[in-house]
Amino acid sequence: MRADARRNVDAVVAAAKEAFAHTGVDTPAKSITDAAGVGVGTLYRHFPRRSDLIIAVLQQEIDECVAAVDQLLTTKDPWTALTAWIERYTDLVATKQGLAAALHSGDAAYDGLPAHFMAALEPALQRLLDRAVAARVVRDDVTARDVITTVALVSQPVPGRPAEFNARMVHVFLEGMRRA
Amino acid sequence: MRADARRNVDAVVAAAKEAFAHTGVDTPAKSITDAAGVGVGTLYRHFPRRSDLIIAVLQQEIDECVAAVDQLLTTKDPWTALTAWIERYTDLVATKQGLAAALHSGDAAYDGLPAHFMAALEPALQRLLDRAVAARVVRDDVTARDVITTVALVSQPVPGRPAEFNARMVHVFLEGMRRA
DNA sequence: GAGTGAAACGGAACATGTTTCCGGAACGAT
DNA sequence: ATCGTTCCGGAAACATGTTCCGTTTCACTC
Repeated sequence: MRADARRNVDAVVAAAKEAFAHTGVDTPAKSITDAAGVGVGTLYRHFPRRSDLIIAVLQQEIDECVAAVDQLLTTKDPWTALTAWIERYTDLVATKQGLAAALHSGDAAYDGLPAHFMAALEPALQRLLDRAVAARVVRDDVTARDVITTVALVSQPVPGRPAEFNARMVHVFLEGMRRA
Repeated sequence: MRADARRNVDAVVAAAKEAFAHTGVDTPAKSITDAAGVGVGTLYRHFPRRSDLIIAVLQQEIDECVAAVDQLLTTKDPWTALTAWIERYTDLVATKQGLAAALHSGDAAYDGLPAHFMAALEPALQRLLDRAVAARVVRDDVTARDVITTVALVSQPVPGRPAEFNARMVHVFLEGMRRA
């Protein structure tokens, strides 16, 4: 890869990370490229779909989230580990404005985003969930996939309500998974 | 109101109802006005924001949903009444493609839509919820507003997953509200 | 260090959809 | 029938996303 291309990709990802945190994942392409000091063509060549850009921006955070599972498996009981991880996952999804919505939008621009998230996160959660089910603290008719999808839905920011609201509702949902 | 205006409003609402069911609540304005046989200006004059049109289309269904409460209060036990009503509410939100998303989008085009839903539905659910809390079958730290918002979030259609998925997850959430 | 082909760039052009605007037609009270 | 008002239609202005292509820049070779 040519050096100028590398430079531009890095600049775009950096600008996008900034923009996503500030204006959300559907920030207009133009403002990202302006901030990065490149033309729009450059953005679209490297990231044909918006999901490609989102993935590039989030890859590191996703990896960290997956890695956290090992730590939790060895230090916490099944229920605590499960809830702690989901809280972390909630943070990942909820703090990027619009990410939760993008995950379920069906818009072609976000093609591959749900699949990518699922591929990375489902096996991670599966380990925690299997252990909790085996310990009989969680019902067995809810899959890792169900949880990832639903928590992403519930974590969607609601205008006029604080993030604390979403956290509380995620907890209610988790209570619903609990076994008496 | 002039007769031609009345006629046009009715034609637009009818066309919109059709379009919403078929293509979702974000159907392009042009296709609605074409179906109604009017110009786009006419649509925007009567319904400056898309939410105004959605409200006009759904008003009757909302009313019916609210009215259902009386019936449920007298014929079912607190828990069954609550879950039955929420199921009905779920249908309302889930069957209009994009409505759930619109409710939380924050997009100016949908301004007033969440507030309108809340104003109509919150008191209705409140009655069912109060009774369930009084009967000690439901936890007391979740408000009617919490439930309306969260169920709308969970009812959002997810590409690649059947509507049954959303129904199941709504039930898990309801279990989380239940009191041991 | 000049030459050269490939790779990458920028931004204008195009596509799609929303929203505004206004000249003129249609209404209905007089 | 007249006339002031209301309403209409659709063109134009806008906003964004996406593609395309003439030009520039790179890095390898001689």
